[in-house]
Amino acid sequence: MPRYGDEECCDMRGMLGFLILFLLSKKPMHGQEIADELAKRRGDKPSPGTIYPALKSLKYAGFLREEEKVGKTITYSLTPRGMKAFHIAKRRFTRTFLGVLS
Amino acid sequence: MPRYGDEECCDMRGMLGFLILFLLSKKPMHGQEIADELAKRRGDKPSPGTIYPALKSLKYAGFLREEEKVGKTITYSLTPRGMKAFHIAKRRFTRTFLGVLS
DNA sequence: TTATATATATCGGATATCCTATATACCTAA
DNA sequence: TTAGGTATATAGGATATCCGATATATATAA
Repeated sequence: MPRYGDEECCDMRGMLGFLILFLLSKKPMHGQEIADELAKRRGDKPSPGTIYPALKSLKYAGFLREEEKVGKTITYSLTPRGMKAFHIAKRRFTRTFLGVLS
Repeated sequence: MPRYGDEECCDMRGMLGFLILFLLSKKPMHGQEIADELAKRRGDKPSPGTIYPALKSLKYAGFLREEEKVGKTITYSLTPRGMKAFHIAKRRFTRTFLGVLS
């Protein structure tokens, strides 16, 4: 039995990959940039142990690539395959949550 | 390593509770009604083993209650606590996914 | 050179989601 | 009263998400 918090109905898991693709669809970013943007949106900053494995999985799937590397800072961008995956996921997202925002 | 499908970036887990609260915030429904509505939205119908444990958890958390029972058909509705949880989650959802739909 | 801050990386594990399979209860029609 | 359809229920387990702790590499400042 999941333990819902006092006023929380869910933890919105499973959306991290989608959000990363969304952010990268707007502009290339590196890991910490993505983590900071997610902190602004969700209210809590994903830890290194969350963000880097997620990036690795998406890269492994061919959805993003390292665009530039300066020191340890790696800038990621979407591949065409990643853009396609994002658009498909976005359609599904839109249909699923139709009416929630309004 | 998660196995992303050929064109799928994520499975959007973790939103089931939120979606159920959303649907019930519009009108009371019973389990199968909720499952059918989710089928229309997501494209696949959640199995009994998915929907009933989810309802049980939300009921256990005090977010919904059995409003009516006719035969085996149980109609659920949100409690005030559930409405509050939904509104909080909705605000967070809106802020998190700002700009995705547009 | 040393110290500090930043960015990336990975392991191990806790937790939640979700499904398959199975069982039960109720209704209606024949 | 028997059969078929519908709705609910739960156990068991596969899988994925996510985080805490820890380690490494680079750049910069003192």
